[in-house]
Formats: sequence, structure tokens, C-alpha cells
Amino acid sequence: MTNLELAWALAEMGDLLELKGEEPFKVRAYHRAARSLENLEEEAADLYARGALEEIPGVGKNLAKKLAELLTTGRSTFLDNLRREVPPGLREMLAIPGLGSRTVRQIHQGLGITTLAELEQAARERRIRTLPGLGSKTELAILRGLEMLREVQDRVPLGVARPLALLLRAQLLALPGVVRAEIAGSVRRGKEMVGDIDLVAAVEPDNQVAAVLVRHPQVKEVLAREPDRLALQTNLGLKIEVIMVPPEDFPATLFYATGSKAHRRALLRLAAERGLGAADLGLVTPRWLAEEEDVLAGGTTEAPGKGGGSHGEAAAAFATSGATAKEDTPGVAGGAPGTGVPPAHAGAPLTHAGTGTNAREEHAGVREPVEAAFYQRLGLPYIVPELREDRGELAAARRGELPHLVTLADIRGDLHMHSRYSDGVETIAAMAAAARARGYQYMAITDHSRSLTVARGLSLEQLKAQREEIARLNEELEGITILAGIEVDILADGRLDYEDEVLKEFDLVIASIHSGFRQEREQIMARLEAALRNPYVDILGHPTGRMLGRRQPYAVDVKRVIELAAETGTILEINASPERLDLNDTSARLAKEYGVPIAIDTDAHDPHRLADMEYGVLTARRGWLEPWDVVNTWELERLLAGLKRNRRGA
DNA sequence: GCCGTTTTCGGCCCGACTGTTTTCAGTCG
Repeated sequence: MTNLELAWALAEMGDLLELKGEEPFKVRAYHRAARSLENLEEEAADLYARGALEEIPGVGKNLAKKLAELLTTGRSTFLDNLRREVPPGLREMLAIPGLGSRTVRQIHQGLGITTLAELEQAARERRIRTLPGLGSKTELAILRGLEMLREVQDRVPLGVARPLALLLRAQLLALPGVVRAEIAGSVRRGKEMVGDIDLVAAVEPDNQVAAVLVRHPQVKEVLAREPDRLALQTNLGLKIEVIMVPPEDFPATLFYATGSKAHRRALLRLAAERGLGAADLGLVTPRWLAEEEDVLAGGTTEAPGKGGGSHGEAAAAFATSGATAKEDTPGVAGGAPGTGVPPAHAGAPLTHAGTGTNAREEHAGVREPVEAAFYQRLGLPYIVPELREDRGELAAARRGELPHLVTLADIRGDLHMHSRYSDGVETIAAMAAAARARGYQYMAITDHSRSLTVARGLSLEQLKAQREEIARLNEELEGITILAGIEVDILADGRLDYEDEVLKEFDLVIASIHSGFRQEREQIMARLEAALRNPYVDILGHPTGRMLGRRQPYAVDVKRVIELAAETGTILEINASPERLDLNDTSARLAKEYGVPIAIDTDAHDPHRLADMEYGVLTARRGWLEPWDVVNTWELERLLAGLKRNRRGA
């Protein structure tokens, strides 16, 4: 079992124990251990092999035993028993904001409800409010929560799907008869949430793909097994589709499977306007021809062979650190993160600034954009997957105005990270070492401010101590500059958590909302406006507060925030954590149109999470951002000179 | 259930907000 699968099993145990009414500290122990496993560098299976499971933080005798059972048998009698005791629907209810274990238990016991469907019906029939302590607001929260769950149904964050996609691609390439394999679909396009992992493999007739993959340890169920197509369901509930084609069909199939569907169809319409057909472009596979037929018929039905929407896709180049829209530069040969699987192509060197030793930082990618020829036959430059959403990319290509997209290699620093001073897990020195190992020239330590007590926000005394430590480290360390920053809370009443006299002492200030999420729009906007107008607030952190699949944004008017940022000279953040990606791609693009500079920050609480930068860069690319739009691609001097605090009176 | 150069037992992040209430329990970050 993989670390992620083990982590999910522990988290499920924790949830089920909580629903049973176990004491909170025991429940928390399961969740803490789950988190440890998610962030573990080494495979738990290896730790088990040398009897070292208890070295995992938060794992003692008891949990080590449960992990050992999972690792050796793939099952857990403890978890199986829990699942028998607690209806699975109750666990799903925990995902509804506002519902905790006590309320779920009360609803279960009071109304006999065990599924989300029953819960919805009860809320609509106003039966929830018949329970003591619950009222109409809870019913509303339930209905809203269910709506949010429906939106993300069967989809997972890119941060979960992409690592598995990279692993699968590497494993495919190791199989006999596989000439080439690439990630396609929404994973390749870098969408924030994905429904399935699409892979395209160029294979010889005697390949072993199906035979091996149906027995893959992470595969729970085979959904379809056809000569040229395999559909699988993983243990974690993700769907995987592998399309197998002869090598000569690989480019067109990859192109098709990457989507988006809207982009494909717009491309075919453009070709038709010019009197060209799919065949003229070299797109002669059955999928393309069927789609062309449908487009020409003016139809909106699905092309055969695939399911609906933009997820009928498959395959390849992930070009974050390589190819851009204007230059067909090579991408990077990709290894699978954290798996020790070697890169598939030995050729292209890592282009990431300086380093590349960490497998987590490597990127899958094709060495040349295999689809370039198709665009070329239409007289167009190559369009990277991140732009293929039918959001004006074809028109821009025709005008020769495709953006020169920012790449991971352009990033010179990370301006949002936490240390042990607040809720981070590492020292400033360790975070600095990790940032330097990534080739960064600068970084900012931005711990939480004093009101965020859960995150051990810093008192004025601690701020002083921290600043002294940073000054000392800057003396000692070569090759990286640490900025003394803060992530200051925008308090519920609109004040900032420190006075201006304190804020002006920092090198850089991020202001963020961590409380009062349910306030009315007017109040939220008043708080944001006050923060944006503060002369010492340089960056607005995670501007909408959303957590993908978990929490809706607070009542924010994003366009107004962008206008205010433009007016006040405040930088807006793309928080690169795959749980957030906030701003999202379309908002980032709007910010660019307003001339608002963007900082792509990881908000890392742990050195490993500095690698989340790639997700932020992907989101920025989907937002058409170019290096000059992103302040942490700038040289440090220029960055500092550009901060609002330093421009005042200048 | 985990953890310990103070502890092998008794702590474990804790204060604010929300919804439901007339004094507070539950949820959240």
C-alpha cells in the first residue's frame, strides 16, 4: 500500500471513531498520524521492512500495528469492524461545513438517516429543525453543503491526481511493448480538480499494458477492458483511462485526449472556415473524425468512444518548466515524484533554476510538443495544454499574441511560508536550506499573527526574537536572502492584527482572512478594502479563502478586490497549495488584465511543500500569466523596490 | 492514541463565532 492509501485509511478510522463518539484526543491522534504519512518522504513499506514504523511522527505501538496489518494484508480488521458499525453515509456528512460528528450522530439517531440522499430529503422537508438545538440555518447549511459536494463529486484535487498520473506513466514506460506514454486530459492541462487520469500509450501489438495494469496494486476495479482502451478505478476512488494506440496514431490521440473538448471543437470549426478538414491537419484517428462529423453537423453530442464533457481525453506533455507558447523549447523528462522511478527520457536536462535533484521537482513532459504539427498545418503556433480551454487562445494564436507563459524555472523565490515559530513544522534554517536547494535567491518567512492562537500566532516579543534570528541567518547563509515577513490576520472587525508601527518593521507583509468566513459580502469587502488600503500590506494572501472541495469562498467580490489591488498597488497571491489554488486561473487572468502583479506562493508549513510551487505555476499559466506579471520571478532588488511600502513617497 | 533532558500519567492548540438559545454546545480554524 502507498503512503497516501495508508493515510486515507487512518483518516477514515479517525472519522469513524469520531462518529462513534470516541474521545477527541484519540481521534486527533489518527488524523495526525494520517497527515504524517501523507507528508512522509520514505515509503512506509520500507520503514516497515526495517521495523521502523514508530519513527513516523504520531505513530506509536498501536498505530504501527494497524499499519503493519494494512501493509502486509492490504486490509484492516479494525477498519472493517468500524465500517460495519458506522454507516458510510455518516462519514460523507462530515464533509458538510457546519456539521460535526455530534450533529451527524444526532441526525442519525433522531431521524434514522444514513445517506446523503436521505439527509437532503429531510432538510428539504424541514425535519432537521425538529431536532433539539438544530434550526433553519442548519438546514440551509446542509443544503448548501450538499450542493458543494455535488460540484466536486468524483473529482479530486490536481495535487492527488498528478503524482499518481506521473507514477503510472513511468510504470507504463517500463512495460514491454510500450514505445511512448504520456499524461493527457485535465491533468495535463493543469485543471485544479480532475475527474479521472487519462493516459495515452503508443504500443506494439504484443504489449503487456492491460495484463499488468489490471493487477496494479492501486487498482480496485476494472471498469472496462477493450483492445485499445482500459478503464480502471483506484483504491482511492480515482478513475484511470488508458488509451493504447499504434505509434503512428500517438500524436493525434494524445492531442484528442488532452482536450479540452471545447478547444478541439473550436479548432475543427476554425479549420472548416478555412476549408480544411481534420484529415488535412493530420487528425485521422476515428475519434477525431467522429468529432469532426459532429461539429460539422452543428451537433453537440459526444463523440463515440468516450464519455461526456472535457474528460474524454488522454495524454502527454507537461511543459511547466519547458515549452512555452512562443518557443517550442523542450520540456523535461519526468520521473514520478517520491517514487524513485527514473525519468523516462534521459535527454533533456532539468531547466529548473540550479537544481533538480529532488524527484518531487521533476516534471513529466514530452521533449518536443508532438502536437505542434497539427497547429502548424492550420498556420498557427503551438498552443500549450494549459491554454486549451477555448478561452480565446485560438484567436490569440491567429493574431500571434499568445502569451509567453511563466515557467517554474522563472521562479526566484517563495514569499509565503511558515516556521516553527507559528504552525510550521521546521526551523527557519531548515526552510531556508530547502528554498536554496530549489535554487531560489530569496524567500520570506511569514508566520501567523498573534490573534490566530490555534496556529500559535506570534506575540510582539516572539516577533522580535524571530527577526533577530533571521538577521543572524542572513549573516551566516550564502546564496539566499530571508525576508522577515508576517501573515497578518485581517480581523473580523476589519482591523489588522498588528498596528502600523509594527507592520512597518517587516520587509514584507501578507494580509489574510482566517476568521469570520460567514460574514455578509459588505462586511467581508470592507475588511478586504481596509487591508488593501493599508500602506504596509504588500500582498493579499489566498484572496477568496476557498478550500477545494471543502470550503466555499467567503462572500468576496473578486473583481472589486482586483480593482482595489490595482488602485492601491497591492500584490495578489496565487496560493499554490493544491488545496487552495487561490486566486484561481480565471481570476488571475482578470488580475493581469487590470495590471495587478501576482505572487505565486506555496504557504508551505513544511519544506516538502515548497514543491507545491508547480501547482501555482500551472494555475498562473492557465491564467495566461507571463514572467513579468509574477513578482517572485523578479530579481530581489526589483521586487523590494516594487513593494507598496517602499514606493511610498518615492 | 501519542508522548516525555521536567513527566510512563496526564497532558494533548484554544478562543471566537454561530445558531440556537435565554446561558450554551458545537464547530471551526
